[in-house]
Amino acid sequence: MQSFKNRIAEALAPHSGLPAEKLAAALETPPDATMGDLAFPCFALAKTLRKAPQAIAAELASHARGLDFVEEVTVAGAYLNFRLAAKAVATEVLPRVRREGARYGSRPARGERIVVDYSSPNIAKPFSIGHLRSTMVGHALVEHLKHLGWDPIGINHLGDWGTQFGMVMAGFKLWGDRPLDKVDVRYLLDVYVRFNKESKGDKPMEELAREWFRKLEAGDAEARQLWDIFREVSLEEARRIYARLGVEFQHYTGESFYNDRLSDTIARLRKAGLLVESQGAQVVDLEAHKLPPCLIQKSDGATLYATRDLSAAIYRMESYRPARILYVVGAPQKMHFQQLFLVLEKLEPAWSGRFVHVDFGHYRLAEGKMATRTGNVVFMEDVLDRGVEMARKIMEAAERGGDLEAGQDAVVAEQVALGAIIFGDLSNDRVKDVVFDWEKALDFKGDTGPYIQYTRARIASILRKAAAPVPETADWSQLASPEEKAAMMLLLKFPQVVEAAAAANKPSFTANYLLELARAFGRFYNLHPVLKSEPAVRDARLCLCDAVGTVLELGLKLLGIPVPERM
RNA sequence: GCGCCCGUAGCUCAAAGGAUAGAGCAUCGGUCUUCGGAACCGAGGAUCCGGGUUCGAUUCCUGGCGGGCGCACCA
Repeated sequence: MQSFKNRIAEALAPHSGLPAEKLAAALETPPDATMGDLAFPCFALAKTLRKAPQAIAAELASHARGLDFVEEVTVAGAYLNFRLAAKAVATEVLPRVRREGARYGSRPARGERIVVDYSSPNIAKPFSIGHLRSTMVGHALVEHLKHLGWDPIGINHLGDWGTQFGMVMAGFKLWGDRPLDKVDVRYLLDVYVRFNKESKGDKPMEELAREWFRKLEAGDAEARQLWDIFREVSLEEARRIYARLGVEFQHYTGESFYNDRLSDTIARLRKAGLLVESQGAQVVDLEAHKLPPCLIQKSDGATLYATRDLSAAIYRMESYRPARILYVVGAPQKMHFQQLFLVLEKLEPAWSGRFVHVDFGHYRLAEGKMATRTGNVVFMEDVLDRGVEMARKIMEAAERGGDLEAGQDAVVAEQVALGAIIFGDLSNDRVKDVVFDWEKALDFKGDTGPYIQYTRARIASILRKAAAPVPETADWSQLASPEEKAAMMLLLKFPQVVEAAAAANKPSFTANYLLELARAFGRFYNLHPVLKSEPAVRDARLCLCDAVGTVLELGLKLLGIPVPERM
């Protein structure tokens, strides 16, 4: 795409009074392919050239007609529209996708790291659907960054410290009726929920929880033992889910990891003259930024969330030397990160601008807010299991007559369920809240992950039936239909979509692009036979199928969605 | 009360400041002698309300209204 844009821009530049780079950037896609494939709006030139934009368009048209890859230049009002020759588009994109394969749209290694802090569940509670967004947005960003030449470091900043552990410990001591080796995370949840219910408004009980947490921080042997076990059983479930989701982390350095660095962090803040005492607590004043102070140390001497996050940020900056740290954490913590980043920048001005809060809206339930405390929560594992069940039913109903390989049903059902769940999550703009709906989360028709997987599987099927390898090249002039060209134009667009998704930290760009591409392919193959066409056409179409299949597969992988060969 | 985010079709969502605001679900109708119907085609149906900036605003600014979230010893 860029090469077409550049060549058009160079042809127009001498007559427009603008440098070619600016012109290339201004080229856009017309709303309807019947108008053309690229458009140049002339409004911006009206001032400098002191002419009506329509007149400018008409004049520029004559200078653009000599380009061999442009089939037609039309003037539509102030727009200059270019219809690209389908053959030129095919020649540009199909060999390239063929050659580059899974590297299509990638960038060479930059030798620079980016830390991505994502998923980071509070453990001692089961993994809920609420953790899905951070997990999958973070994972997709890691994959995007990798594709674009960065060296991402995925860190799971487990919430494995804090008062919620105090509550579970206190509750367990009060009512625990299971031996420690029989404890699992659902059992811990019951304890946690009961403790929350009974301690509400009950000062002595609240104090009991704080007391247990204090013991833990002080290194009390019993507290430590309980914490170890509770942490491990929680992590067990999380690992099971990550394995199913196909998510891996370089590091599982949770909050507890930073315990022995907290005093250093506080000393460092003090040395930098940032700490002041306020109402008995140690804080960094942020009045100048119109923010409440950042609490570093409570009046009883205990540390806080911010202290651990500061320690973590310092540790990461100094041990990984990343260009950036991305925090994929929900929007409700926006202010916390504003405070955190300001404190870090005061501490080390050179770090300024290197911290990014990739915030996202939360899952809500139709019945109201999701909260583990009240038990009003949807568990991730239940969503996955029900998804698999539904995928199975659809597979049975489809009676695809032995197309699936024996014994693959379970694998494919899992892959398709993941396709539905992950895509459903990633296709929405992350900043928006989403109301969790079973039917929507497990939808397999229309704008869904399974639709894209299905399109990809159909392509794989065509290529299998071709019974011979996809030809290296073909007569590209055979790909002349609007449907074929539309698909190729989308293929051409893929690299810039991935770039935009990474730049905005929005995998939803890639997700929505894949829908477009799958739909474009659907139109093509419903109208134009591949295998039954005469050889020259058949070869060219096979190449197109192959290229679309490659890009769909690549895109799904960037989103962390499995790619079944058959379904 | 103050601050941040979000208001697009009946529902769930798209839309790099650009042309006639796109999809899916649902509804109605068609493809049905298929390279796999989890598909394809068609129909109806929408930018919360006022100002402003701009040649041009769903997009940027501003004032309302509605919803969500957050406002120091939780994370």
